[in-house]
Amino acid sequence: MPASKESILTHLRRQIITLELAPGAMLDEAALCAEFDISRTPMREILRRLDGEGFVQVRENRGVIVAPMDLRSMRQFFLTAPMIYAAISRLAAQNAQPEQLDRLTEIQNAFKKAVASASVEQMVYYNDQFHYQIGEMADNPYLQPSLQRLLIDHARIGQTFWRADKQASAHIPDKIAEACRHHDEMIAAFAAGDEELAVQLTLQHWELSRADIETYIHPDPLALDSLMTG
Amino acid sequence: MPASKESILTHLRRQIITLELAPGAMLDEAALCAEFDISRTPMREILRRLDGEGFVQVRENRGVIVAPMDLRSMRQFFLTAPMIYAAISRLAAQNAQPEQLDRLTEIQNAFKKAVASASVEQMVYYNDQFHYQIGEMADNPYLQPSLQRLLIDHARIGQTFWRADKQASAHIPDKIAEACRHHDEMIAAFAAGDEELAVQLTLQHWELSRADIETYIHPDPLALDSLMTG
DNA sequence: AAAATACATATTGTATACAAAGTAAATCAC
DNA sequence: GTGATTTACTTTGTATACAATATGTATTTT
Repeated sequence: MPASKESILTHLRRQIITLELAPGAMLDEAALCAEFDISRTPMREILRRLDGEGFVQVRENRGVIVAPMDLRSMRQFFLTAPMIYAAISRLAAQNAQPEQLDRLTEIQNAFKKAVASASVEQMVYYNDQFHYQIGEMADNPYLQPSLQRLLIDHARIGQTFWRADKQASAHIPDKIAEACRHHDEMIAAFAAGDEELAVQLTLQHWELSRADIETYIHPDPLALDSLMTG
Repeated sequence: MPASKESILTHLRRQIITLELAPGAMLDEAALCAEFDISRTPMREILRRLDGEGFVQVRENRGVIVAPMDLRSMRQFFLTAPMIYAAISRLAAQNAQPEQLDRLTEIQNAFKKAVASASVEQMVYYNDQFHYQIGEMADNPYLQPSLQRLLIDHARIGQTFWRADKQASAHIPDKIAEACRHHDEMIAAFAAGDEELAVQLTLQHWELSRADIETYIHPDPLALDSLMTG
């Protein structure tokens, strides 16, 4: 039985978000058709749609690759993310519907389970879903596409955030616990319609992530040195 | 001879931007295939791509329509546009390349020609191209998709801006002349790398457009009254 | 006459065959 | 041996036939 297009889309998005499919990796159309038991026409449609969403790049006559992550756009990422995240959060606090908040809580529960079981892939995925859902609540068709693109790269760049320090202690790392707490507080702020609090929490949440990512981008010279000699 | 996919994309984008294709209008796949002399497969690909860019909506099993313009998202438009435009302008001033500035000047020349010949469609089109090119110069893959969506609706909502007062005087309406002047000054600001000036001009430019659009959205009661009795 | 069902028709989605373009390998020239 | 050119092969793009879904019309039922 062939998989539904929607499920294939979800599957591929997840693989890209979690780095199961590496940035820049070639996607073999024929192989994907075989894997999901559909013909080329609908598979090509799926790939073009993923292109439109920023997950892959379709290159004329030269196949499809997973969206690459060049350091050139890294600067733009750090510049843009807090602005869009803050704007989205403010709108989410203004416009959140009860069912949407329920859904957000569901996702947060799944996220907590992932944290408890120390599953990096699940943490990455449900964290992404959490922020995507905030985008849904903001209900702004103009900002949503930018948010989606930021989330794709945030999930991929921030991979180390969830992975780090696993061996350092048996319990949950502090920064992950803090991120989780942020989520809970954000849900409360959205539910209360407290714009200012929502924005403030969002920026704190971003700062936590940003600081972590930057230690990997600007590692201290000693660590860099060891890479070169090793 | 069949038209190239790229030229068909450009053609349809232009028709949508200029309201030649009305918001919500059904797009007949077969008719488009006949018009451009290509088969359904590439035409469907074109339509999905336009969907990804926000020009149309592909509805499962129920055909393709030109992206509707609901008043619901109007509020979001006014909220979002100045933020994104300002951010894009700042980045354009930071990152503009000489060839990109040349292209922007070319577009502005075409725009001036449109103004001189009082061609509303051309004004709408080249004004859109002008702002799209600023997006190119900003070189921010995260903001670009939001900018594009704003520009689609800005071109369509702002249609009246270019059309108004044609009969009032033989010469170019003041507001159009002012918008044109803004463009020139913005080019200079980008070329000089003057971020602050670029942002300031962009917000002035937005305000000119905003004020005009709002008079059509909030017409004075008398005018509304005449509509109801007439 | 109104509502509901069934049928016919039109439109959309999928599979597949064919054409075109790109890629890699082998041959040839120098 | 290196570089260019041709050839075979692989991959991508397009056309078209077929299947599934939706839509509109007629017929039936109440």
